[in-house]
Amino acid sequence: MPLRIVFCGTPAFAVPALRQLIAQPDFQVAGVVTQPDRPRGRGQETAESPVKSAAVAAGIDVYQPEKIRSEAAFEYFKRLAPDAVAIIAYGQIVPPRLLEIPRLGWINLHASLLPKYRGAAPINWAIANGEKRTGLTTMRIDAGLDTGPMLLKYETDIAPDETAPALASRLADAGAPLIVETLRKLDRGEITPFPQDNSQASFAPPLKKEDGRINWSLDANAIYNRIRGFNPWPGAFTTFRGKNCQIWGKPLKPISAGGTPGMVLPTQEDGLLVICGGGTVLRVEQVQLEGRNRVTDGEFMNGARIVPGERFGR
RNA sequence: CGCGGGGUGGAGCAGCCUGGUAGCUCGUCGGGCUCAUAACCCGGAGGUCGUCGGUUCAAAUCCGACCCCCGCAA
Repeated sequence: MPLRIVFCGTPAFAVPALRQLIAQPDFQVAGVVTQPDRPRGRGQETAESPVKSAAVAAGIDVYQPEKIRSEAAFEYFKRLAPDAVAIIAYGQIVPPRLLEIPRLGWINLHASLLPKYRGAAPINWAIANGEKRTGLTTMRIDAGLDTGPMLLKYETDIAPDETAPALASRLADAGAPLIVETLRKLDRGEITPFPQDNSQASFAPPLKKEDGRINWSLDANAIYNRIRGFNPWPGAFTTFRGKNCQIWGKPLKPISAGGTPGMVLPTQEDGLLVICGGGTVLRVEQVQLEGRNRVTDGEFMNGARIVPGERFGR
């Protein structure tokens, strides 16, 4: 008798887990719930979620409720009667009465070492804050936001130059077997849920466009962390001659320089060097002006004709 | 019909509003200088100005359509 699963998820991060669950002979994915197709991107064309694409490709029925707290959604879960619901980056808060339906509960794969980085963007904030280590936690959803009792964990180092998409990809791959193992052991009664220590909790709220605006008075390293963590959206942006401007770069090793944060260093032989907080220097490697393609610092300097004392951020 | 910006020698840009000479930085080729050099000096090659059509004596520049790229927004 296979374990009957309903899968809830939306972005690419959830796809490896969905695929892995589908592949297990002792699991049956009875249905997939994901966010409705919505107009997005330039031109506002409606697009389906990566999870939907994966589900359709596997021939599994997809349910896309506008609100999971609706009566219809309640009926859906009642009817499918899953043993467990696997929920990964779904995007909506699940009301308590739905949580009670499956006997093993709603099992969430969260991309942080809970109780750290509860919330929607744990990977991004972990990198942006300069964390050296992170991981995954499986837990049973309760009424709170990522506050449920923990089941299994996976830990990993964050590489010094790792970006959010790279880490997300690694964690998504590592999470697939982890959630399978969690569900299997839970079914066999081999896991004892472990409560989170709320006093140690921190939050990783959804990213906003403004989070990506560069504060040049921050240390170059801090700016670098945000460049990595907020990639690809909202990225790290500033302004240049009144236009929005996305930048990528790395902190320069030891040197320190005086000057106003955001100012371009006069010596341009080593590339585009910008003064940050505390005299630290960021080596800007790529620049993208609005309406323009992304270019290297050399190309940017050739085209922009930067004058001494010119500043980013205005 | 979501809003907006852009497509100009190999690269990145200016020129377009105020039609009429193809500009700048880099690269490239040749020469010079130098112990030497990615440095410096001199000289050269290289462009259907995204595509199609329109207006005009004349279009990179004004008008229309289309293709491609990008920012915002979601």
